[in-house]
Amino acid sequence: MHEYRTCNCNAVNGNYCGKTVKLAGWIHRKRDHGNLLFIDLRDHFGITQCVTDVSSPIFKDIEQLRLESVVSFSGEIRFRPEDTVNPNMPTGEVELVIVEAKLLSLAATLPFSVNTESAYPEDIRLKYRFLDLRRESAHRNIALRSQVVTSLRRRMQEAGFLEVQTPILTASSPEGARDYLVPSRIHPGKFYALPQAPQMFKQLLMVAGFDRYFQIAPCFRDEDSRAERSPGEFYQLDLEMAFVTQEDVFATIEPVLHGVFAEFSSKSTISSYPFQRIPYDESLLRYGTDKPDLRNPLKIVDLTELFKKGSFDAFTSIINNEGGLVRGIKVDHVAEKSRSFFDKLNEWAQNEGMPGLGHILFKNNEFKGPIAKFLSGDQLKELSAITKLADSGGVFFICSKPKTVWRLAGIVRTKLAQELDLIDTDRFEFCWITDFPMYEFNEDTKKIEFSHNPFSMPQGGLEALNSSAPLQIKAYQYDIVCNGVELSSGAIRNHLPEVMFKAFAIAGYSKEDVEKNFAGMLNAFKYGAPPHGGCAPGIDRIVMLLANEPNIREVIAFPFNQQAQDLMMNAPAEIDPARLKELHIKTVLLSK
RNA sequence: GGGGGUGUAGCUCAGUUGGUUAGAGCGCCGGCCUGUCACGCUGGAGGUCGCGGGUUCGAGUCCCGUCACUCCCGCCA
Repeated sequence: MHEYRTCNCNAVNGNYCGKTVKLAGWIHRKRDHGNLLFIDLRDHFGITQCVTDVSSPIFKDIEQLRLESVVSFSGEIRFRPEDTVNPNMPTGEVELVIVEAKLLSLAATLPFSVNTESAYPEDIRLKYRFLDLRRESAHRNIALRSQVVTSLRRRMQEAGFLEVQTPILTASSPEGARDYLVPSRIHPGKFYALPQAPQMFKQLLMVAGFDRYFQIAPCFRDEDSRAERSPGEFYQLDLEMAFVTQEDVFATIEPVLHGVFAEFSSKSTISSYPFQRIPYDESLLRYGTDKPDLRNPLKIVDLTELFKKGSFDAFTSIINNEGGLVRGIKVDHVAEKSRSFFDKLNEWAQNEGMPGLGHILFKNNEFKGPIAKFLSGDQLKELSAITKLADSGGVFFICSKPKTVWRLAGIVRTKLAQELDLIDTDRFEFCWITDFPMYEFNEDTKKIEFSHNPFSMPQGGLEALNSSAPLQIKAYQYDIVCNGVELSSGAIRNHLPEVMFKAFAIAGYSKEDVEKNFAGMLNAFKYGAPPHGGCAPGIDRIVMLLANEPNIREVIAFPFNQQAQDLMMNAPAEIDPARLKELHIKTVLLSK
């Protein structure tokens, strides 16, 4: 007989009846009837009910064991009495009659219960993450993550990608997020940086002729967290391909993502590929964001021309004096709603910094609402035509400056869908956002800056850089979005040194700056670089969507808290001065 | 860096216009219970109401400050 166990806690069934088995695991739950004791024994695989009674010499010992103690039970498997079968558990037909029990590890009183799914404060859960991970949902999420990674890896290999590990200790990059720095012992005063992404290395692999590269890559960024953004470190399915256009990248990655979502999702609909392509400008107009949730059926339309002619001063004055724009959102069946529904929305809009949320309702062939009387019959007819307004529908209006109108329209679109319960949560809706602008104007510094990745190929190449207004230039830069969550950005890269110098020059970098900061890559491009591009879908976000978790930390085994601390390992921590000395470092804290 | 929310027993939470000794469920310690499966019944221990200050005859409750957690904005090429 094996030392600890002969089978797992999910495995026992009718076939085992009459046989002696040994199970090992944690005491998940006890039901003590005084002279009869049930113990649910749990391991990674499942739960088996074990039973003993007062006639057993070890009954008293077992009765004393605290929840979550680790034991090994051996005994005979038998059918439960017919009327006590538990149909809700896979092993519910049988039970183990404990003959021999071995205590492997005693558990102290728990800081929170492991056998329930109630919500506990995150700091306590993270401090005792090893306990938290014993709970069914957390345990299941980590197992799911492993399966997703395995599946992604297999799909990438089948698509001809080669997995390559790139350095973790590398050079700091001047663009982008803040780096995590690591002091060098051998080179006093110098620092390594942890990679924000293996961006340069994967491009160098293309120059090295590896055609298709991927990596389940750890990325490190010293930025503040969000519900969908883990502080510190996260993982990407980093990939890059040689001799490809944007459409080639899309066509390669779509089956991988669709495949993995189809494999692990319980949702009934996953948008089939090719996924919708939505240009960035159109996404801002129609959805009010560059990461639209396409489960939301509402769309935003431009109504500026319509209101320009009207007599509704609240809008026309903003249009004429501030270059304002008007956006409308048509909603079906909203005319039936009560007065308080619209009042509540209006109040919400004011809290969001809008003057209010104007609307026109169309019911029994009549236009109603506070704004309707300011529009002529022709204008109302035009409004109906533009928005395809049907009976008992309505249109909500947003009027603001160009800089803010799209964002406000976006949050109104989301709010309306939430209030009216229009979002079908039983779907995964993918889309590509394409044609991101190459540059944007920074209002604070009054300078032109790269809006996303400075290594993207500008559409139109050198000619566009030389002849077009910078803010008009688009890049071969794209995002993939699922249910309003940005899964990945990506780009066709700029592999031509002269185009790169020009692109950086527009953003205010001299040739010397570029040569100094990106020497490795520039140098490589001088010796024959293939056109190449790729993307890097976030693993954590994919698993988060598949696990239906609203918070990314639920799918990471040992996440930081929001302040980028590991409460279990007590990181970050102060370092012994002797070790700092080795690193030639003395800390002098500057006041915040 | 900024804004919102939360903070009462180990855990989840209730606590009325400011008014006697701050409660419940789970957990913990004990008693009873041989077919439960969130077992049941019963007794007990357990509190600096995040911390500091203020108003008041009196503060868990009101005011100011501060800390922690969380969500959002900035940031995230």
